[in-house]
Amino acid sequence: MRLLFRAGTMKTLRLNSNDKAVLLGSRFFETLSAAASDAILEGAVVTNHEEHDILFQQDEPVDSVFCVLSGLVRVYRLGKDGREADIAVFPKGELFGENAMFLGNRATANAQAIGSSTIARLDSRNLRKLAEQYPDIAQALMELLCRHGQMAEDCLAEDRLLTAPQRVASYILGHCPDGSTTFSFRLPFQKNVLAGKLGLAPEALSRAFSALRRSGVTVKGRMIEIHDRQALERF
Amino acid sequence: MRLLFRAGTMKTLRLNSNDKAVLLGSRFFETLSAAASDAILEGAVVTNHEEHDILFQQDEPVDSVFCVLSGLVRVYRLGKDGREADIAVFPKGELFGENAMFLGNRATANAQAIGSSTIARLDSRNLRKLAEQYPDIAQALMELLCRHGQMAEDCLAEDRLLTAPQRVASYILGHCPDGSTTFSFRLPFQKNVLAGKLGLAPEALSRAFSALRRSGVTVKGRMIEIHDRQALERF
DNA sequence: CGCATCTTTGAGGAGTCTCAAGAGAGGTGG
DNA sequence: CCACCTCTCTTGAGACTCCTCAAAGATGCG
Repeated sequence: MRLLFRAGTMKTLRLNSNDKAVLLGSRFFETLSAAASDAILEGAVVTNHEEHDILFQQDEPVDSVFCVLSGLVRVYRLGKDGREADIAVFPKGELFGENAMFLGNRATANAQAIGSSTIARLDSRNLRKLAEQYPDIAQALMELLCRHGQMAEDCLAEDRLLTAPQRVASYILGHCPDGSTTFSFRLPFQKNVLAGKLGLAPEALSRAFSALRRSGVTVKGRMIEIHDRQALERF
Repeated sequence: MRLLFRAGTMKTLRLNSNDKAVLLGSRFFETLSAAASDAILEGAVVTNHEEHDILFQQDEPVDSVFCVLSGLVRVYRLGKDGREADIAVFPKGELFGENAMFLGNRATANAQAIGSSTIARLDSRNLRKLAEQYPDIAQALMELLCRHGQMAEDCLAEDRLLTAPQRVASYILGHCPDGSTTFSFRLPFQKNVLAGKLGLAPEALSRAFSALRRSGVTVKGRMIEIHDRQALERF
């Protein structure tokens, strides 16, 4: 298992047509003109990563914006004692690492592949230049930054206002369509990862699921079933 | 004491020359051309607020970006039980409320004046239009969004990695110039407010100061003295 | 000086973490 | 198809942190 990846260490590839399709289908690109998209993807490269590969590390120089083409990426910070705090988890189709672009090309957190993943890199200097040229690129970047800021604020508020079972209930409700009273879905990752995302120890997540069982939530492996949406909302 | 302010309820004024100076001296405007700044300030208005005035509330429509001209503003979210979680505290010269601009003009949090405050409002539709026209405005907006996102991520990471005394130590160190080993400064607000900003109950902040006393921190009213920077960093 | 507000201190309790061990799931090879 | 192994997840027990409530002590303002 390769624990650390550094620029230059790894084989970089050109985008294939599937990679391009994922990028163009992502939220960031959906509002862009073909010309703008092409200009961004010009010179983009792809790397493949195994589980636990480090994509970048806090305070190191970073000259790309990243996009998950397949797999999953965890962004986190390290405490002095080596403990890790997750900032966000990005699934396929999400851009991340754009902050460094505005902060002297230094990463403010670490990023790690969860499971084997394919990652696209867009040259951030190029992107900045294009943002001056195409207002819709600037607009898309602002919306990206806003969404990511919002995600962090949501997490912060939830951490401060909700208990562990309430945070888990909130996560489940976020995957539940509005109208339905009963619903089921599959977790997109291991419980381990969910625990980190919610700022919990794995044991605490497990106990939270136990507590929610009494409110009509059934958990089997990665399958979650909700039998009574109302009860969950009141939790 | 007026607890709630709503658009239209309050007397709005034009910017006076001092207001303009504060705005132009703020971080947001420092990189802008005079033409761009003038275009933004065209049509800006000012309102005066007493302590605890609400500037906007979650999910309500907001069509301005705000700037603190004097005083202090607290941005927070409400839990179902009425408890409040601070997202950020903005001092004089800081813009806030820019998120609503990218999210359908709906506020994602509440904002409240701490102490009597003067607030400028910049029309957000105007700002958006200008961002398409002036690349440096778009750039400044991106940097603003990035800084605010970063602030939230910093808070989140600190909440998850540090104990109460460690968070207080980190706050103090953030006000301490790099070279010095001994230092003192005055809190820019009541301890109450600091507690909220750090995600602590006021009692917990008090106890954290007690704990830090053993590491060479003296607290008298709002004055903080650090006698041994190293000890604080190790805490 | 007196009152209101802010801050500190104490005691008890809720919530979450850590460590340790047991149960379950998934994969591999016989 | 089963036995075995590994990895993940769950459960239990104890410790620790922080919150809440209550009361006493500062602080500041009129």
